[in-house]
Amino acid sequence: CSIVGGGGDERLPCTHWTMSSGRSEGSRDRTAEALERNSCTEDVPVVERRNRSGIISEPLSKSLKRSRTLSQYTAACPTNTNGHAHHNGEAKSHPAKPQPPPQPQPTVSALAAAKLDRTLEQVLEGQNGLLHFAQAAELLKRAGMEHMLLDSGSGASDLEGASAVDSVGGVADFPYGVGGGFPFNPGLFIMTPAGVFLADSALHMAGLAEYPAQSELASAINSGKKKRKRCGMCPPCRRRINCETCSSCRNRKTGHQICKFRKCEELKKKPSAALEVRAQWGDRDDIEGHRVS
DNA sequence: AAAAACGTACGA
DNA sequence: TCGTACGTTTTT
Repeated sequence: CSIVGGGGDERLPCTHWTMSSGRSEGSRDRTAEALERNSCTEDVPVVERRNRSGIISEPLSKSLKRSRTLSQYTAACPTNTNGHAHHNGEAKSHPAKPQPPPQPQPTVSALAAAKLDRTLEQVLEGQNGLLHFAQAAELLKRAGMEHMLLDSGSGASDLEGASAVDSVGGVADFPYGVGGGFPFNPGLFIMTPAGVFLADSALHMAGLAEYPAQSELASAINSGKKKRKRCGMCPPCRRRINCETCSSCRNRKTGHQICKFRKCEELKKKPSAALEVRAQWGDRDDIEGHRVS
């Protein structure tokens, strides 16, 4: 792709590229540029570009970069079998999480409660109310909810026997639990394309009912008050540059819409269709068919 | 039905 | 406070 201007690490200077100070209209053949952009899709090296309105055709947002599939959690934390999820940006933004601080424990319960509160608040607010599966699992563990874990003998082995492996990542390769099994009661989680939610029941059992209930989030999404987020994984989401030619690009100032070629596949669906709530994960044979894809 | 315009949630 | 972009409403 010639438009990226050479090496993948070469970025256009991002300073002083305001709406008014950007290059002039006729600085380059627009059609040719558009064609080039259209021909370069997901494999384009990370290069920051701006359109004529000064809008960055930016790489995926940091929040999207933080998003992980289950298998990515595995890849990021290959040795973390004790359930401490520190992955990429998370470790930076949540200094309390990465390592279980071997701190002296004067008032253990009080400190733990305060720390859990902070962590939950960070996760629930900082990530727009969505709990990543690994984070939810971690929080449950910190809350001392052993009683919510499945019996390690029966539960884990059951799931291991399910041979749950696919392109996204199987349950069995999830890094939490003994021997790569899945020690958490699946009923505690709600799977949606937007992420894995911690079920209300889990929050109540943990004595954390004061935190925003996940069902509220779901209803908020359905009622339209809560904006859904890009999945970050579909081809349009992975595309990093605007085409500059579609109606959304051409009409960005008034349209307020992302480039049509970058519109998330999930967001194109109706929220009601996308929000697949699995209150109970009873049928383990069916796990494959419902995993976030 | 599709496109355009608008209101506003959300993150930096 | 501002830019981006999701969701809704209006227009074509």
